[in-house]
Amino acid sequence: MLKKERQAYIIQQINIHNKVLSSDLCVQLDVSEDTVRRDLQELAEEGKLMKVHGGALAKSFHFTIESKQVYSLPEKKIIAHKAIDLIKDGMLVVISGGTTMRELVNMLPPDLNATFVTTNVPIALELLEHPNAEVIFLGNKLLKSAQMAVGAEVVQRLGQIKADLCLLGTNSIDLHLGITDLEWEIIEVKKAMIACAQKTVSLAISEKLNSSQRLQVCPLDEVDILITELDPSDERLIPYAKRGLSIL
Amino acid sequence: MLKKERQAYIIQQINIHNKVLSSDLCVQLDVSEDTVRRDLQELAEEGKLMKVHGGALAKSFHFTIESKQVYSLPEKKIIAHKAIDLIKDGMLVVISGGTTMRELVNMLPPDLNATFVTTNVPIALELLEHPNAEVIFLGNKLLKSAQMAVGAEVVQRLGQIKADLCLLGTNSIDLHLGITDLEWEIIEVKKAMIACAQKTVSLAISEKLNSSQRLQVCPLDEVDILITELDPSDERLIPYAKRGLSIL
DNA sequence: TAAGTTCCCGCATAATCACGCAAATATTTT
DNA sequence: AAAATATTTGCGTGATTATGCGGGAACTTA
Repeated sequence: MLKKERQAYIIQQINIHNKVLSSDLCVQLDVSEDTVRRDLQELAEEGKLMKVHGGALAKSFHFTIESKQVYSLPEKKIIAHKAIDLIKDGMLVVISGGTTMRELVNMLPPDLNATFVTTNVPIALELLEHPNAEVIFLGNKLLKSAQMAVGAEVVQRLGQIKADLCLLGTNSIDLHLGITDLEWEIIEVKKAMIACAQKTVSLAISEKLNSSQRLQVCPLDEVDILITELDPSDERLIPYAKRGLSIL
Repeated sequence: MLKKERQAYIIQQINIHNKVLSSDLCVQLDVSEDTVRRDLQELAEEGKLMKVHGGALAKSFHFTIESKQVYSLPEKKIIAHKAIDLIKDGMLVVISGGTTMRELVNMLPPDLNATFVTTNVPIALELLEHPNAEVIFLGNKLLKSAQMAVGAEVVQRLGQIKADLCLLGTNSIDLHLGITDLEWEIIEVKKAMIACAQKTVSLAISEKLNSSQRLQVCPLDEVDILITELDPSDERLIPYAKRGLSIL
Protein backbone atom coordinates (compact mmCIF):
# COMPACT_ATOMS: atom_id res chain seq x y z
CA MET A 1 0.00 0.00 0.00
CA LEU A 2 1.28 3.37 -0.95
CA LYS A 3 2.01 6.09 1.48
CA LYS A 4 -0.46 8.44 -0.12
CA GLU A 5 -3.18 5.83 0.05
CA ARG A 6 -2.54 5.27 3.71
CA GLN A 7 -2.69 8.93 4.45
CA ALA A 8 -5.87 9.31 2.45
CA TYR A 9 -7.35 6.49 4.50
CA ILE A 10 -6.30 8.18 7.71
CA ILE A 11 -7.92 11.45 6.67
CA GLN A 12 -11.03 9.56 5.77
CA GLN A 13 -11.15 7.93 9.18
CA ILE A 14 -10.63 11.28 10.84
CA ASN A 15 -13.49 12.73 8.86
CA ILE A 16 -15.76 9.92 9.90
CA HIS A 17 -14.83 9.46 13.55
CA ASN A 18 -13.12 12.74 14.36
CA LYS A 19 -10.25 10.71 15.79
CA VAL A 20 -7.93 7.82 15.13
CA LEU A 21 -5.80 5.60 17.36
CA SER A 22 -2.33 4.74 16.17
CA SER A 23 -2.86 1.23 17.46
CA ASP A 24 -5.99 0.77 15.35
CA LEU A 25 -4.42 2.19 12.25
CA CYS A 26 -1.41 -0.05 12.27
CA VAL A 27 -3.71 -3.07 12.28
CA GLN A 28 -6.04 -1.70 9.62
CA LEU A 29 -3.22 -0.59 7.37
CA ASP A 30 -0.94 -3.46 8.22
CA VAL A 31 2.11 -1.37 8.88
CA SER A 32 4.23 -0.74 11.94
CA GLU A 33 3.30 1.79 14.57
CA ASP A 34 6.28 3.87 13.57
CA THR A 35 4.99 4.25 10.07
CA VAL A 36 1.59 5.28 11.30
CA ARG A 37 3.17 7.74 13.65
CA ARG A 38 5.26 9.20 10.87
CA ASP A 39 2.19 9.53 8.69
CA LEU A 40 0.30 11.28 11.42
CA GLN A 41 3.16 13.60 12.04
CA GLU A 42 3.32 14.52 8.39
CA LEU A 43 -0.40 15.12 8.17
CA ALA A 44 -0.21 17.20 11.30
CA GLU A 45 2.48 19.37 9.75
CA GLU A 46 0.23 19.87 6.76
CA GLY A 47 -2.49 20.95 9.13
CA LYS A 48 -4.84 18.16 8.16
CA LEU A 49 -5.23 16.89 11.69
CA MET A 50 -3.98 17.30 15.19
CA LYS A 51 -1.56 14.77 16.54
CA VAL A 52 -1.93 13.73 20.16
CA HIS A 53 -0.52 11.05 22.39
CA GLY A 54 -1.92 7.76 21.18
CA GLY A 55 -3.33 8.89 17.87
CA ALA A 56 -4.79 12.00 16.31
CA LEU A 57 -7.88 14.15 16.48
CA ALA A 58 -9.79 16.13 13.89
CA LYS A 59 -8.80 19.73 13.78
CA SER A 60 -12.20 20.73 15.08
CA PHE A 61 -11.15 19.51 18.51
CA HIS A 62 -8.68 22.29 18.52
CA PHE A 63 -11.49 24.79 18.85
CA THR A 64 -13.16 22.97 21.67
CA ILE A 65 -9.97 22.69 23.60
CA GLU A 66 -8.46 26.01 22.73
CA SER A 67 -11.80 27.72 23.14
CA LYS A 68 -10.48 31.15 23.73
CA GLN A 69 -13.03 32.70 25.95
CA VAL A 70 -10.63 35.53 26.06
CA TYR A 71 -12.86 38.48 25.68
CA SER A 72 -10.83 41.18 24.11
CA LEU A 73 -8.11 39.82 21.93
CA PRO A 74 -6.51 42.61 19.91
CA GLU A 75 -7.34 40.68 16.73
CA LYS A 76 -10.98 40.79 17.62
CA LYS A 77 -10.82 44.51 18.15
CA ILE A 78 -9.37 44.99 14.70
CA ILE A 79 -12.04 42.85 13.14
CA ALA A 80 -14.78 44.60 15.05
CA HIS A 81 -13.48 47.95 13.97
CA LYS A 82 -13.52 47.02 10.32
CA ALA A 83 -17.02 45.63 10.57
CA ILE A 84 -18.46 48.66 12.29
CA ASP A 85 -17.77 50.78 9.23
CA LEU A 86 -20.30 48.70 7.35
CA ILE A 87 -23.13 49.64 9.67
CA LYS A 88 -24.90 52.84 8.69
CA ASP A 89 -27.69 54.80 10.25
CA GLY A 90 -31.10 53.35 9.67
CA MET A 91 -29.89 49.88 8.79
CA LEU A 92 -31.46 46.68 9.98
CA VAL A 93 -28.65 44.40 11.01
CA VAL A 94 -28.90 40.72 11.84
CA ILE A 95 -26.14 39.72 14.20
CA SER A 96 -25.05 36.33 15.51
CA GLY A 97 -23.04 35.55 18.62
CA GLY A 98 -19.49 35.08 19.79
CA THR A 99 -16.92 37.12 21.60
CA THR A 100 -15.86 38.99 18.51
CA MET A 101 -19.40 40.16 18.06
CA ARG A 102 -19.58 41.27 21.65
CA GLU A 103 -16.48 43.27 21.11
CA LEU A 104 -18.10 44.83 18.09
CA VAL A 105 -21.27 45.76 19.91
CA ASN A 106 -19.22 47.28 22.64
CA MET A 107 -17.41 49.49 20.17
CA LEU A 108 -20.46 50.74 18.31
CA PRO A 109 -20.44 54.54 18.07
CA PRO A 110 -22.98 55.91 20.55
CA ASP A 111 -24.75 58.05 17.99
CA LEU A 112 -25.45 55.18 15.63
CA ASN A 113 -29.15 54.77 14.96
CA ALA A 114 -29.62 51.25 13.77
CA THR A 115 -31.86 48.30 14.51
CA PHE A 116 -30.30 45.01 15.52
CA VAL A 117 -31.84 41.59 15.35
CA THR A 118 -30.22 38.80 17.31
CA THR A 119 -30.97 35.48 18.95
CA ASN A 120 -27.97 35.53 21.24
CA VAL A 121 -28.52 36.44 24.86
CA PRO A 122 -25.17 38.04 25.78
CA ILE A 123 -25.23 40.04 22.56
CA ALA A 124 -28.70 41.27 23.34
CA LEU A 125 -27.62 42.33 26.79
CA GLU A 126 -24.68 44.18 25.36
CA LEU A 127 -26.84 45.86 22.74
CA LEU A 128 -29.20 47.05 25.45
CA GLU A 129 -26.41 49.18 26.83
CA HIS A 130 -26.20 51.10 23.62
CA PRO A 131 -28.06 54.40 23.90
CA ASN A 132 -29.68 54.43 20.48
CA ALA A 133 -29.76 50.92 19.15
CA GLU A 134 -33.11 49.32 18.78
CA VAL A 135 -32.85 45.69 19.75
CA ILE A 136 -35.03 42.86 18.57
CA PHE A 137 -34.52 39.49 20.15
CA LEU A 138 -36.00 36.54 18.35
CA GLY A 139 -36.80 34.14 21.10
CA ASN A 140 -37.69 30.55 21.54
CA LYS A 141 -36.01 27.64 23.27
CA LEU A 142 -32.51 28.65 24.29
CA LEU A 143 -29.52 26.51 23.49
CA LYS A 144 -27.22 26.39 26.49
CA SER A 145 -23.97 25.78 24.69
CA ALA A 146 -24.36 28.80 22.44
CA GLN A 147 -26.53 30.93 24.71
CA MET A 148 -28.82 31.58 21.80
CA ALA A 149 -32.37 30.93 20.74
CA VAL A 150 -32.79 28.17 18.17
CA GLY A 151 -35.56 26.27 16.50
CA ALA A 152 -38.22 26.54 13.85
CA GLU A 153 -39.86 29.54 15.46
CA VAL A 154 -36.68 31.57 15.16
CA VAL A 155 -36.05 30.46 11.61
CA GLN A 156 -39.58 31.33 10.62
CA ARG A 157 -39.41 34.80 12.10
CA LEU A 158 -36.08 35.45 10.44
CA GLY A 159 -37.85 34.58 7.23
CA GLN A 160 -40.17 37.51 7.78
CA ILE A 161 -37.32 39.95 8.00
CA LYS A 162 -35.53 41.77 5.24
CA ALA A 163 -32.22 42.91 6.67
CA ASP A 164 -29.52 45.06 5.16
CA LEU A 165 -26.64 43.24 6.73
CA CYS A 166 -25.91 39.92 8.37
CA LEU A 167 -22.89 39.88 10.65
CA LEU A 168 -21.81 36.32 11.17
CA GLY A 169 -19.37 35.24 13.84
CA THR A 170 -17.57 32.40 12.16
CA ASN A 171 -16.11 29.32 13.79
CA SER A 172 -14.67 27.75 10.71
CA ILE A 173 -14.34 28.75 7.13
CA ASP A 174 -12.61 27.02 4.28
CA LEU A 175 -12.61 26.99 0.52
CA HIS A 176 -14.37 23.70 0.17
CA LEU A 177 -17.35 23.81 2.52
CA GLY A 178 -17.52 27.54 3.13
CA ILE A 179 -18.72 28.39 6.59
CA THR A 180 -19.23 25.43 8.89
CA ASP A 181 -20.31 24.96 12.47
CA LEU A 182 -20.72 22.37 15.17
CA GLU A 183 -24.38 21.99 16.01
CA TRP A 184 -27.32 21.40 13.81
CA GLU A 185 -29.57 23.85 15.57
CA ILE A 186 -27.06 26.64 15.20
CA ILE A 187 -26.68 25.93 11.52
CA GLU A 188 -30.39 26.27 10.98
CA VAL A 189 -30.46 29.70 12.53
CA LYS A 190 -27.38 30.95 10.78
CA LYS A 191 -28.74 29.79 7.46
CA ALA A 192 -31.89 31.76 8.05
CA MET A 193 -29.88 34.80 9.03
CA ILE A 194 -27.92 34.67 5.82
CA ALA A 195 -31.04 34.15 3.76
CA CYS A 196 -32.82 37.20 5.10
CA ALA A 197 -29.98 39.65 4.63
CA GLN A 198 -28.90 41.46 1.50
CA LYS A 199 -25.27 41.27 2.42
CA THR A 200 -23.55 38.62 4.48
CA VAL A 201 -20.36 39.42 6.32
CA SER A 202 -18.21 36.73 7.89
CA LEU A 203 -16.08 37.78 10.83
CA ALA A 204 -13.27 35.34 11.55
CA ILE A 205 -9.89 35.59 13.13
CA SER A 206 -7.22 34.20 10.88
CA GLU A 207 -6.70 31.01 12.82
CA LYS A 208 -10.17 29.97 11.81
CA LEU A 209 -9.38 30.21 8.13
CA ASN A 210 -9.06 26.93 6.29
CA SER A 211 -10.64 24.86 9.00
CA SER A 212 -13.91 23.06 8.87
CA GLN A 213 -16.41 21.43 11.15
CA ARG A 214 -18.94 18.82 10.28
CA LEU A 215 -21.92 20.85 9.23
CA GLN A 216 -22.16 23.42 6.49
CA VAL A 217 -23.79 26.74 7.19
CA CYS A 218 -23.38 28.04 3.68
CA PRO A 219 -21.04 27.74 0.72
CA LEU A 220 -18.53 30.48 0.13
CA ASP A 221 -20.47 32.13 -2.67
CA GLU A 222 -23.22 33.13 -0.27
CA VAL A 223 -20.76 35.20 1.70
CA ASP A 224 -20.20 38.69 0.41
CA ILE A 225 -17.52 40.05 2.69
CA LEU A 226 -14.85 38.37 4.74
CA ILE A 227 -13.29 40.26 7.60
CA THR A 228 -10.17 39.10 9.37
CA GLU A 229 -7.50 40.87 11.33
CA LEU A 230 -5.09 40.38 8.43
CA ASP A 231 -4.16 42.83 5.75
CA PRO A 232 -6.33 42.23 2.65
CA SER A 233 -3.22 41.50 0.64
CA ASP A 234 -2.15 38.68 2.94
CA GLU A 235 -1.51 35.53 0.95
CA ARG A 236 -3.77 33.48 3.18
CA LEU A 237 -6.69 35.53 1.90
CA ILE A 238 -5.91 35.43 -1.79
CA PRO A 239 -7.79 32.17 -2.48
CA TYR A 240 -10.87 33.68 -0.87
CA ALA A 241 -10.58 36.85 -2.90
CA LYS A 242 -10.36 34.74 -6.04
CA ARG A 243 -13.64 33.13 -5.08
CA GLY A 244 -15.29 36.50 -5.29
CA LEU A 245 -15.36 37.60 -1.66
CA SER A 246 -14.56 41.14 -0.70
CA ILE A 247 -11.81 41.15 1.83
CA LEU A 248 -11.51 43.79 4.48
CA MET B 1 -10.32 7.24 24.95
CA LEU B 2 -7.61 9.75 24.22
CA LYS B 3 -6.52 12.22 26.80
CA LYS B 4 -7.22 15.25 24.64
CA GLU B 5 -10.59 13.84 23.84
CA ARG B 6 -11.37 13.62 27.51
CA GLN B 7 -10.23 17.12 28.07
CA ALA B 8 -12.31 18.37 25.19
CA TYR B 9 -15.29 16.64 26.75
CA ILE B 10 -14.59 18.31 30.05
CA ILE B 11 -14.38 21.71 28.42
CA GLN B 12 -17.64 21.06 26.68
CA GLN B 13 -19.32 20.14 29.92
CA ILE B 14 -17.90 23.24 31.52
CA ASN B 15 -19.18 25.37 28.69
CA ILE B 16 -22.64 23.95 29.02
CA HIS B 17 -23.04 23.60 32.76
CA ASN B 18 -20.45 26.03 34.04
CA LYS B 19 -19.19 23.36 36.38
CA VAL B 20 -18.20 19.72 36.62
CA LEU B 21 -17.85 17.23 39.45
CA SER B 22 -14.83 14.97 39.42
CA SER B 23 -17.02 12.12 40.60
CA ASP B 24 -19.38 12.56 37.65
CA LEU B 25 -16.59 12.81 35.15
CA CYS B 26 -14.81 9.67 36.23
CA VAL B 27 -18.03 7.72 35.64
CA GLN B 28 -18.82 9.40 32.33
CA LEU B 29 -15.30 9.04 31.03
CA ASP B 30 -14.63 5.70 32.66
CA VAL B 31 -11.31 6.61 34.21
CA SER B 32 -10.03 6.89 37.76
CA GLU B 33 -10.57 9.97 39.86
CA ASP B 34 -6.87 10.64 39.76
CA THR B 35 -6.91 10.90 36.03
CA VAL B 36 -9.82 13.27 36.09
CA ARG B 37 -8.11 15.33 38.71
CA ARG B 38 -4.94 15.44 36.68
CA ASP B 39 -6.91 16.53 33.63
CA LEU B 40 -8.63 19.26 35.56
CA GLN B 41 -5.37 20.42 36.99
CA GLU B 42 -3.82 20.59 33.56
CA LEU B 43 -6.75 22.49 32.12
CA ALA B 44 -6.66 24.82 35.09
CA GLU B 45 -2.99 25.55 34.47
CA GLU B 46 -3.85 26.38 30.88
CA GLY B 47 -6.47 28.76 32.17
CA LYS B 48 -9.37 26.90 30.62
CA LEU B 49 -11.21 26.44 33.87
CA MET B 50 -10.95 26.94 37.57
CA LYS B 51 -10.30 23.96 39.76
CA VAL B 52 -12.15 23.70 43.05
CA HIS B 53 -12.66 21.06 45.69
CA GLY B 54 -14.70 18.27 44.13
CA GLY B 55 -14.54 19.42 40.55
CA ALA B 56 -14.10 22.58 38.54
CA LEU B 57 -15.92 25.73 37.57
CA ALA B 58 -16.00 27.75 34.38
CA LYS B 59 -13.67 30.67 34.63
CA SER B 60 -16.46 33.13 33.91
CA PHE B 61 -18.46 31.69 36.78
CA HIS B 62 -16.15 33.30 39.23
CA PHE B 63 -16.76 36.73 37.79
CA THR B 64 -20.50 36.37 37.72
CA ILE B 65 -20.47 35.34 41.36
CA GLU B 66 -18.52 38.41 42.27
CA SER B 67 -20.71 40.76 40.32
CA LYS B 68 -23.71 39.05 41.83
CA GLN B 69 -22.84 39.99 45.33
CA VAL B 70 -23.55 43.56 44.39
CA TYR B 71 -27.25 42.96 44.29
CA SER B 72 -27.59 40.26 46.89
CA LEU B 73 -29.44 41.91 49.69
CA PRO B 74 -30.14 39.45 52.49
CA GLU B 75 -33.88 40.19 52.28
CA LYS B 76 -33.89 39.12 48.67
CA LYS B 77 -32.14 35.91 49.56
CA ILE B 78 -34.83 35.09 52.08
CA ILE B 79 -37.55 35.79 49.56
CA ALA B 80 -35.83 33.77 46.88
CA HIS B 81 -35.42 30.86 49.22
CA LYS B 82 -39.09 30.79 50.08
CA ALA B 83 -40.09 30.99 46.44
CA ILE B 84 -37.84 28.19 45.35
CA ASP B 85 -39.79 25.72 47.43
CA LEU B 86 -42.78 26.34 45.17
CA ILE B 87 -40.96 25.12 42.09
CA LYS B 88 -41.17 21.39 41.57
CA ASP B 89 -39.72 19.04 39.00
CA GLY B 90 -41.49 19.13 35.68
CA MET B 91 -43.16 22.47 36.22
CA LEU B 92 -43.48 25.17 33.62
CA VAL B 93 -42.67 28.44 35.32
CA VAL B 94 -43.16 31.91 33.93
CA ILE B 95 -40.72 34.28 35.48
CA SER B 96 -40.36 38.05 35.25
CA GLY B 97 -37.33 40.19 35.95
CA GLY B 98 -35.62 42.06 38.71
CA THR B 99 -32.75 41.50 41.04
CA THR B 100 -34.74 39.38 43.45
CA MET B 101 -35.53 37.06 40.60
CA ARG B 102 -31.92 36.89 39.60
CA GLU B 103 -31.07 35.91 43.11
CA LEU B 104 -33.71 33.23 42.95
CA VAL B 105 -32.46 31.77 39.69
CA ASN B 106 -28.99 31.74 41.11
CA MET B 107 -30.11 29.73 44.09
CA LEU B 108 -32.07 27.11 42.18
CA PRO B 109 -31.06 23.61 43.20
CA PRO B 110 -28.87 22.16 40.45
CA ASP B 111 -30.91 18.98 40.15
CA LEU B 112 -34.17 20.79 39.51
CA ASN B 113 -35.72 19.78 36.22
CA ALA B 114 -38.09 22.54 35.28
CA THR B 115 -38.88 24.69 32.27
CA PHE B 116 -38.72 28.44 32.59
CA VAL B 117 -40.32 31.02 30.37
CA THR B 118 -39.06 34.57 30.54
CA THR B 119 -38.81 37.75 28.53
CA ASN B 120 -36.03 39.26 30.60
CA VAL B 121 -32.52 39.14 29.19
CA PRO B 122 -30.42 38.99 32.38
CA ILE B 123 -32.74 36.37 33.83
CA ALA B 124 -32.39 34.30 30.70
CA LEU B 125 -28.63 34.55 30.90
CA GLU B 126 -28.70 33.47 34.50
CA LEU B 127 -31.02 30.58 33.74
CA LEU B 128 -28.64 29.39 31.05
CA GLU B 129 -26.08 28.74 33.73
CA HIS B 130 -28.35 26.25 35.40
CA PRO B 131 -27.39 22.70 34.47
CA ASN B 132 -30.87 21.28 33.97
CA ALA B 133 -33.28 24.11 33.43
CA GLU B 134 -34.89 24.40 30.03
CA VAL B 135 -35.13 28.02 29.09
CA ILE B 136 -37.65 29.61 26.75
CA PHE B 137 -37.18 33.23 25.89
CA LEU B 138 -40.14 34.98 24.36
CA GLY B 139 -38.58 37.60 22.19
CA ASN B 140 -39.52 40.67 20.32
CA LYS B 141 -38.53 44.29 20.63
CA LEU B 142 -36.48 44.77 23.78
CA LEU B 143 -37.27 47.51 26.22
CA LYS B 144 -34.03 49.10 27.39
CA SER B 145 -35.19 50.29 30.77
CA ALA B 146 -36.34 46.85 31.86
CA GLN B 147 -34.01 44.76 29.71
CA MET B 148 -36.97 42.70 28.64
CA ALA B 149 -38.99 41.88 25.55
CA VAL B 150 -42.32 43.60 25.28
CA GLY B 151 -45.10 44.04 22.77
CA ALA B 152 -48.02 42.28 21.20
CA GLU B 153 -45.92 39.40 19.95
CA VAL B 154 -44.84 38.51 23.46
CA VAL B 155 -48.32 38.86 24.88
CA GLN B 156 -49.71 36.69 22.16
CA ARG B 157 -47.20 33.94 22.72
CA LEU B 158 -47.76 34.01 26.44
CA GLY B 159 -51.40 33.44 25.61
CA GLN B 160 -50.41 30.16 24.01
CA ILE B 161 -48.79 28.92 27.18
CA LYS B 162 -50.35 27.19 30.14
CA ALA B 163 -47.92 27.56 33.01
CA ASP B 164 -48.00 26.10 36.50
CA LEU B 165 -46.53 29.10 38.20
CA CYS B 166 -45.95 32.76 37.56
CA LEU B 167 -43.20 34.35 39.60
CA LEU B 168 -43.64 38.08 39.55
CA GLY B 169 -41.00 40.49 40.71
CA THR B 170 -43.05 43.28 42.18
CA ASN B 171 -42.23 46.96 42.25
CA SER B 172 -45.27 48.11 44.13
CA ILE B 173 -48.17 46.42 45.80
CA ASP B 174 -50.98 47.87 47.86
CA LEU B 175 -54.49 47.02 48.98
CA HIS B 176 -56.32 49.25 46.53
CA LEU B 177 -54.71 48.77 43.18
CA GLY B 178 -52.96 45.49 43.81
CA ILE B 179 -49.76 45.19 41.85
CA THR B 180 -48.72 48.28 39.92
CA ASP B 181 -45.86 49.24 37.68
CA LEU B 182 -44.37 52.12 35.79
CA GLU B 183 -44.50 51.47 32.12
CA TRP B 184 -47.37 50.53 29.95
CA GLU B 185 -45.45 47.98 27.94
CA ILE B 186 -44.30 46.17 31.05
CA ILE B 187 -47.83 46.03 32.37
CA GLU B 188 -49.03 44.38 29.22
CA VAL B 189 -46.50 41.59 29.52
CA LYS B 190 -47.02 41.04 33.22
CA LYS B 191 -50.76 40.84 32.71
CA ALA B 192 -50.27 38.16 30.12
CA MET B 193 -47.93 36.28 32.42
CA ILE B 194 -50.47 36.24 35.19
CA ALA B 195 -53.23 35.21 32.85
CA CYS B 196 -51.39 32.17 31.54
CA ALA B 197 -50.38 30.73 34.89
CA GLN B 198 -52.43 28.68 37.31
CA LYS B 199 -50.84 30.29 40.31
CA THR B 200 -49.41 33.77 40.60
CA VAL B 201 -46.76 34.52 43.14
CA SER B 202 -45.72 38.06 44.00
CA LEU B 203 -42.20 38.54 45.30
CA ALA B 204 -41.69 41.83 47.07
CA ILE B 205 -39.43 43.13 49.77
CA SER B 206 -41.37 44.73 52.60
CA GLU B 207 -40.48 48.27 51.63
CA LYS B 208 -42.56 47.83 48.51
CA LEU B 209 -45.68 46.98 50.41
CA ASN B 210 -48.35 49.60 50.42
CA SER B 211 -46.84 51.62 47.64
CA SER B 212 -48.30 52.17 44.22
CA GLN B 213 -47.35 53.42 40.81
CA ARG B 214 -49.53 54.81 38.09
CA LEU B 215 -50.54 51.70 36.23
CA GLN B 216 -52.26 48.58 37.48
CA VAL B 217 -50.90 45.18 36.58
CA CYS B 218 -53.61 43.27 38.36
CA PRO B 219 -55.90 43.58 41.36
CA LEU B 220 -54.98 41.77 44.54
CA ASP B 221 -57.41 38.92 44.03
CA GLU B 222 -55.51 37.68 41.03
CA VAL B 223 -52.47 37.10 43.17
CA ASP B 224 -52.38 33.77 44.96
CA ILE B 225 -49.26 33.97 47.04
CA LEU B 226 -47.31 36.88 48.44
CA ILE B 227 -43.72 36.37 49.46
CA THR B 228 -41.78 38.89 51.50
CA GLU B 229 -38.82 38.60 53.80
CA LEU B 230 -41.10 39.12 56.78
CA ASP B 231 -42.53 36.50 59.06
CA PRO B 232 -46.04 35.57 57.87
CA SER B 233 -47.44 36.72 61.20
CA ASP B 234 -46.01 40.21 60.80
CA GLU B 235 -48.73 42.82 61.23
CA ARG B 236 -47.87 44.54 57.97
CA LEU B 237 -49.01 41.42 56.17
CA ILE B 238 -52.27 40.85 57.98
CA PRO B 239 -54.39 43.04 55.66
CA TYR B 240 -53.12 41.07 52.70
CA ALA B 241 -53.88 37.77 54.36
CA LYS B 242 -57.40 38.98 55.01
CA ARG B 243 -57.81 39.64 51.31
CA GLY B 244 -57.23 35.96 50.66
CA LEU B 245 -53.54 35.86 49.77
CA SER B 246 -51.35 33.10 51.08
CA ILE B 247 -48.39 34.60 52.83
CA LEU B 248 -45.00 32.90 52.92
C1' DT C 1 -15.32 16.25 66.98
C1' DA C 2 -15.94 12.49 63.86
C1' DA C 3 -17.05 10.47 59.54
C1' DG C 4 -16.77 10.68 54.84
C1' DT C 5 -14.80 12.79 50.75
C1' DT C 6 -11.47 14.59 48.16
C1' DC C 7 -6.73 15.65 47.45
C1' DC C 8 -1.78 14.99 47.02
C1' DC C 9 2.38 12.23 46.58
C1' DG C 10 5.18 8.61 45.11
C1' DC C 11 5.51 4.42 42.85
C1' DA C 12 4.66 0.55 39.49
C1' DT C 13 3.08 -0.69 35.08
C1' DA C 14 2.06 -0.39 30.53
C1' DA C 15 1.55 2.10 26.54
C1' DT C 16 3.51 5.38 23.46
C1' DC C 17 7.20 7.95 21.52
C1' DA C 18 11.78 9.34 19.46
C1' DC C 19 16.05 8.10 17.41
C1' DG C 20 19.38 5.70 14.82
C1' DC C 21 20.33 2.14 11.74
C1' DA C 22 19.83 -1.25 8.28
C1' DA C 23 16.91 -3.56 5.05
C1' DA C 24 13.49 -2.90 1.58
C1' DT C 25 11.43 -0.24 -1.89
C1' DA C 26 10.97 3.45 -5.14
C1' DT C 27 13.04 6.94 -8.19
C1' DT C 28 16.40 8.81 -10.99
C1' DT C 29 20.48 8.59 -13.70
C1' DT C 30 23.60 6.52 -16.75
C1' DA D 1 18.49 -2.42 -17.97
C1' DA D 2 21.72 -1.68 -14.50
C1' DA D 3 23.59 1.29 -11.24
C1' DA D 4 23.27 5.02 -8.26
C1' DT D 5 20.51 7.64 -5.36
C1' DA D 6 16.68 8.80 -2.56
C1' DT D 7 12.81 7.48 0.08
C1' DT D 8 10.29 4.58 2.97
C1' DT D 9 9.84 1.12 6.32
C1' DG D 10 10.57 -1.93 10.40
C1' DC D 11 13.02 -2.92 14.52
C1' DG D 12 15.69 -2.30 18.77
C1' DT D 13 16.71 0.66 22.40
C1' DG D 14 15.95 3.82 25.92
C1' DA D 15 13.21 7.95 27.11
C1' DT D 16 8.72 9.87 27.92
C1' DT D 17 3.95 9.82 29.04
C1' DA D 18 -0.42 8.11 30.89
C1' DT D 19 -2.82 5.77 34.24
C1' DG D 20 -4.21 3.39 38.44
C1' DC D 21 -3.38 2.33 43.24
C1' DG D 22 -2.12 2.85 48.14
C1' DG D 23 -1.55 5.65 52.07
C1' DG D 24 -1.66 9.70 54.57
C1' DA D 25 -2.96 14.74 54.60
C1' DA D 26 -6.50 18.16 53.97
C1' DC D 27 -10.95 19.52 53.43
C1' DT D 28 -16.27 19.38 54.02
C1' DT D 29 -20.25 18.45 56.53
C1' DA D 30 -23.11 17.15 60.01
